[in-house]
Amino acid sequence: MRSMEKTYDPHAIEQRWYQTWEERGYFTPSQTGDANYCIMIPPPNVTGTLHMGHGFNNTIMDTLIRYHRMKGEKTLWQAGMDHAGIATQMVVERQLEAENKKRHDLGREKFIERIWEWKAESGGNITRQLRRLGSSLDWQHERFTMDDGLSEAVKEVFVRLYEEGLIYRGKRLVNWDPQLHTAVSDLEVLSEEEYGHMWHMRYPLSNGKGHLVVATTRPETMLGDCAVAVNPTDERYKHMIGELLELPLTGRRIPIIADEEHVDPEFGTGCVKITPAHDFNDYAVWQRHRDEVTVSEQAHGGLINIFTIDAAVRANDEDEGKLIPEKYIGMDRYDARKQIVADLEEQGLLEKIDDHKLMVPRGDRSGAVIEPFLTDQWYVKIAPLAKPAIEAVESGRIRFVPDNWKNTYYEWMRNIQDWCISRQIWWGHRIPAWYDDQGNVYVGRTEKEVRSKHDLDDDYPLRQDEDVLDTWFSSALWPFSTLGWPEQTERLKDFYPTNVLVTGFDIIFFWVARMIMMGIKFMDEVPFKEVYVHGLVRDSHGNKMSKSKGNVLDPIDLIDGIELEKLVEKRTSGMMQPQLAKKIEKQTRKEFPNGIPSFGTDAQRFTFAALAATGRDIKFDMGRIEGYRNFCNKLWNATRYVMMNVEDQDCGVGEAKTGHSEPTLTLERSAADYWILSRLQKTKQAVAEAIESYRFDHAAQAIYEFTWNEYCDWYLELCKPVLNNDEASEAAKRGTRRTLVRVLENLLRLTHPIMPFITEEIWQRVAPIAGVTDAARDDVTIMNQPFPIQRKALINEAAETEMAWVMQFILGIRKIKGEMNISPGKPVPVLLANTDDSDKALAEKHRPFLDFLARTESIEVLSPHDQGPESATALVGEMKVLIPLAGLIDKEAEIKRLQKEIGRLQSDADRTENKLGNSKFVDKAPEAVVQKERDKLAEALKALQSLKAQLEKIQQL
RNA sequence: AGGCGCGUAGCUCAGUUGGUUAGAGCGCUACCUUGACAUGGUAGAGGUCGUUGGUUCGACUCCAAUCGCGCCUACCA
Repeated sequence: MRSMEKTYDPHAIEQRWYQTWEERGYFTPSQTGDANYCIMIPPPNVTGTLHMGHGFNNTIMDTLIRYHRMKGEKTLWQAGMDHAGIATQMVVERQLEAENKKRHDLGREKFIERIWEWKAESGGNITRQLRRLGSSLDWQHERFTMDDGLSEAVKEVFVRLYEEGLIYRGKRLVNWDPQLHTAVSDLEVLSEEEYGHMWHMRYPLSNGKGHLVVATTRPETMLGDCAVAVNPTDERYKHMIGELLELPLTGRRIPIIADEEHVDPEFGTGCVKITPAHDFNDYAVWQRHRDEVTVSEQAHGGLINIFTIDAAVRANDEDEGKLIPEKYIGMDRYDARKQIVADLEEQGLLEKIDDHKLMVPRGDRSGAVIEPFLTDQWYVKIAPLAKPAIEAVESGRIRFVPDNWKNTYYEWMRNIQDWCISRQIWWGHRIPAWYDDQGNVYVGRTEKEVRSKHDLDDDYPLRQDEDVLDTWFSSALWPFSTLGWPEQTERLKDFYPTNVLVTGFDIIFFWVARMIMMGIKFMDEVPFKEVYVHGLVRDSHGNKMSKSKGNVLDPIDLIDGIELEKLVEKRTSGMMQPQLAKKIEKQTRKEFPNGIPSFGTDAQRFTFAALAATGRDIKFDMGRIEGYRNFCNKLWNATRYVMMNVEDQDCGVGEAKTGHSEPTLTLERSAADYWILSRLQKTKQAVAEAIESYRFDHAAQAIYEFTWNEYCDWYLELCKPVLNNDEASEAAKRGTRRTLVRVLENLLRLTHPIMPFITEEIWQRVAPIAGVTDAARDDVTIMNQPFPIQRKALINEAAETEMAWVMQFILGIRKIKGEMNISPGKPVPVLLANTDDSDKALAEKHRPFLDFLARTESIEVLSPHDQGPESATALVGEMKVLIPLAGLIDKEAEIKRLQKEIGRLQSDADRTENKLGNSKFVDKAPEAVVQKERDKLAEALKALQSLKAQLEKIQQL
């Protein structure tokens, strides 16, 4: 066994242990558990890199997984990655761009090959990083949303939904990304407020009697107008309904129609131009009015598309004549806007231009302004799927943690629109639909199946749909597809439904809701019983971390540390807006003048756990991670101390080989031993309860406080007078050694789910000595040891009370020394007044503790009426602990100290007295509360009396 | 516009059925290089719990209003 360095060095141990665990197959579910536990990893993007959100998310999952594995459950954390269609395709397209190529230059097949190459190259990146976090994922069964099995699942689901009429194809207005040339779903559109203008345009009446003014934020779409709508109750316009307008610049005539639903008379001019092919609201208006002759007799029944897939003004088809004015053809939508505005102006048809704030829809990947666009797409009819998914949450079969997220879920699910699932990109699951030359559609798992099912000859021409499915379509199947579905595998039986989904709220709609719908549909059972929704990781100021803000932290950099220059380089390279680089560099140099030190994985994990209060974003504070690195060091050094005292010593644990739980030799336990064992039992319970209820912050806090404030600050110190005392019995030493090492061993198992590495490293040294493993075996791991269970028999209130007395005694003396500027190491004589039998006994019994921890030189019990010489005073219960002033204590300082203490007690006593003097309180409050107040008052008065007497005495000197 | 959440010490945060002097870490002050640990130890300063009302014997906690901040959803052309 290597000796322990004075300072804990995570590097030396983390990667070594992870490798060992993985090699030995510890991450694969064992077959022994009687209960099962499973979490599905939210599959990271295959070309992605780890960010703080992953760090947080995976720390939580790994903590849960390790906890349940230690509880002996058959535990699976399913590993895998997502092909992330659009995102991945964009990355590779950008690479091609650097070679001055487009994907069409390569062709579909070559391009996809290229993506697979890139996946092979970069795909391991994030899994390597996940390993660095200590994630105990079952890598042996890692899945990828584009692997063969999952592709089968996707086809199966598509075909079944189609056959049930829940997938259909239709021409409708969709969110079109003119940069990516694909449709996207509503969720992939982000609207943000931007500054723009409102153009007021005059549309002349055909009867020559003036004009109507329409206000619009998109004047260029007027080329596609099919009507102007007014509110039928609007006195200004109601008499004009049915009349015609001259649509400027086009030579077309359009009607004035009445639409109460859409037109708000109060807004703008009260007249709305209707462009059904380029606006969702207008499309709805058109649907209501399409049968009116004035609308239906327009070109394309009024549904006039004016753009190309690039959102430039399109050319006319042969049979359209001059539907689109020649002048604007080929212009980008924004160029067309300028030209049209200028032309209207010239014709005196532009009334005014106002500044206007509007919501601009942009594609979440490309950032391009989304154009509502008329295309053929595939849809999932969602309402029938949403209904049971809503019920699953209402009935409690799925529980959100924190609970209030269910409201968000309901709100969305109850207003859900059909899901556009086709994408005009190449990277993804190809839609399993084939067309013949007549335009008939055949859906099936394979072309072969389609031919045989529809009795089509082998040479009958069929071509497969060019589109692929929305990435989230395959993600929605993740909880069962990864387990082997549609095959009925053992894994599927064992682990579906899974126990909990751990995720950020940002993908509740994208992913969580869709998994619930698909899970219920195809497995007849919810995909998970609980959804733990955690917050976002933000920077220390509460800002979202983003490349453009230059405030991104990489979890790996916090683990390994990074030099300033490298950090600056990392934050400023490859920027979308290079002009920000200077500012980011400056801010980075200011915040991290010395770069980032290495904190290690465990410290980072503990930080995430400690900050994981439910339903709250976490501001990542460097102070915290530093503090928890120190905590690791504390634990490490506590172990060093324990090892020094127990290695090659008799710890009274010789029963390991027989499995006998009682020591074979006599041993004595001190009050301190009983005390720490009792505290340990309570801590075990607190930690287990905290993890079960997803309060990782409470779990971390309980561990931290026990380790530092109880085990290290008190217990290790209390051991010293026993272990270093030649007069102490061997049985007493044996008892203390046993307690020392066994409490540590328990503590390590308790901490392992949050801090896997340091606990394993230390445990390997400690466990054989604690007698829980055989030192000769090197194939044991803390990972598979039982999670500590509270042993009620070891809860010892008497010992806790006794040790509270000891601690109060010691603290009292330290306080006097501290405030009197007496060196803490200076031995002082102590006198005890107002003692009872218990005090005397305790003072005698614990003399070694008191001498060692309070540095008392002598302790003398005064006779009942002897108040002793002039002294500084501390109270332990009613007993007075006196340190004689002679030569040590400054009289004035002691007077001040006493006055302060008296003041504090007095105000407390006054408050309590008032309370008790209030008859309403005494009458109405529960007896127990009143009694508590009475006791409190009595105690305070006694203490006051005691201190006042003391003060008087000193003042008389 | 609707929904959700947050305002507690200089900073980051706990405070789960209303009931001790409202806690922790970091930071700060003073002292201590004592043989596990200076990534340490001891002692200490620091908060009228956003504001205002109400319920109650009693409110950080419950209710109402209000101010400030954040997020989500839907939007007025």
